[in-house]
Amino acid sequence: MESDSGTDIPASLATAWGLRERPGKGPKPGLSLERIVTAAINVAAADGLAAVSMNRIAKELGVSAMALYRYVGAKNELLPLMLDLAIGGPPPPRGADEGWRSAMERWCWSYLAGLRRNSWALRVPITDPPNTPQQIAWLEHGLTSLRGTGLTEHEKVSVIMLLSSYVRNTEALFHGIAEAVVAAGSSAERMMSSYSDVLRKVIDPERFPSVSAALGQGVFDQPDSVDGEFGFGLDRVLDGIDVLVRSRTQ
Amino acid sequence: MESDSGTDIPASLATAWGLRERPGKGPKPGLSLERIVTAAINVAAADGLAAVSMNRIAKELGVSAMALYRYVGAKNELLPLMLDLAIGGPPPPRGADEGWRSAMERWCWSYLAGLRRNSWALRVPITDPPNTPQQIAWLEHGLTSLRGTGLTEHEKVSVIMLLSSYVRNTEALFHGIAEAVVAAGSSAERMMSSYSDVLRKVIDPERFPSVSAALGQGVFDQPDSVDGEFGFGLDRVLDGIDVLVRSRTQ
DNA sequence: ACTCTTCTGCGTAAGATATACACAGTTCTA
DNA sequence: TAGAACTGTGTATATCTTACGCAGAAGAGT
Repeated sequence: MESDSGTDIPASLATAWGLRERPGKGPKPGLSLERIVTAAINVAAADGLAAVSMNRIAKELGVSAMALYRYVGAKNELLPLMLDLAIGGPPPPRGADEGWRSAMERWCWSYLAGLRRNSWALRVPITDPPNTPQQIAWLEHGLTSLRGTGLTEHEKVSVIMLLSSYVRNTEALFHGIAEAVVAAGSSAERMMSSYSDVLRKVIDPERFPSVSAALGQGVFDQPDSVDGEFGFGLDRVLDGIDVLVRSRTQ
Repeated sequence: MESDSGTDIPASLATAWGLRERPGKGPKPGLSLERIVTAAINVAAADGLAAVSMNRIAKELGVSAMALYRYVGAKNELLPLMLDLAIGGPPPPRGADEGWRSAMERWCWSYLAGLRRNSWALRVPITDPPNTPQQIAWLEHGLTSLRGTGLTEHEKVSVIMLLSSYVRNTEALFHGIAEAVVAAGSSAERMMSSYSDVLRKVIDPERFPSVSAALGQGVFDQPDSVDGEFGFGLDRVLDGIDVLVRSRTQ
């Protein structure tokens, strides 16, 4: 049973939203959910997401592992909160007359910057739709930016999901390649990324002529400008949205 | 040290590509990588991705856990191979005169169908760019479908990545919501999904007016037609690609 | 045929993991 | 002042991946 009526909210999520006030009955809490999440983020930043264990977090905080369970129902509840705190909120809105496209473009680049600052975040599996305070803030920012587009609320949400998935997936791909290059020991010296090496070794031009051709053009080698690639794809997506918006505002 | 010269390929990946012939020296292998991966897929399909452990797979095959390590370097190597085998290859190509848009649309729907048949696949974290035989086959199919578009190879790859990330993320989101509804016990009876219930409980209309408005319109309740939503977003993305293609072919 | 090499599968065991449960100490409330 | 509620901790369990070494199987070379 939960305290509130109706649907159960995970305890730590309720805490993140500022509900679930802790009545000052027992001894003063030496910890807080935020300190725990911060410690978890530090571990992830230092040694990767795989190093984030309850024991490790507890060690970081100088407490026992079980102490954490007074604040977190399970380890899985921790991961979304880590994302929430590390990525932070959306950029401040510019004037209300900023066009939707410019606003959403800034939205995407800010999100990208947040992911780059916390590359472990790319490894957090997304299991739930946006839940946490900052995620909702991003959603709010997006919906507001799309105010003048004439899209339905449904469509606005779809557009935001589309963009955020583009940002996340694209960065995940770039990061994966970059990591493979580093892991291969070649610190940007060798032209061939280890990835395209593998492809070259493995791919039969008879069976995969198109991939082979692309490979021959060096497509899978280290991209010249990651930002350029990102912006290019982003423009495509925004173009597609623009087609819809124009059909609604005309 | 590896057998081949140059870059190291993970052992099981090499096996998946048919390299790494096992010289018939020792006793005949009672297992094969494919049987192991199949068993792992069965476990995932039956009890979810979290139930996939080396012990469990071994039990399924009637061998000891350590036997698996003769075929797989580590458990992590198993996950991409599971994806590869379960999702399978792209749909057969239609005539060479099929337009790129129709071809890529089929591509996306086929990929979606593959993900729906294996919803555990949505939980497999993607760490590497496409590696495995079937993934390359999907890439090949996409590149071939985009043959007549006048895009550069670079751009074609970007387009394919964009579409595949759209499909995967969108389905992941839908699946997450659907699962939350099931977990809440309401088997499609209750109109409100447990997700929008949570939002309603948690969101302050002052701080998040746009989200609140969308919420009021029932945007976050169970979507009427998941396929409709999916197709709608897909059309937007394809529209954006179309803008680029037109600018190149004109 | 005999030995050597190489490979298979297995048993054991080490180290880490999440977390249930009971307990002692602390602080507010009645 | 008694009781309730909450805190952090220690212990214990079940489960996980995987390193290591061993016995036996099968081909290679003599």
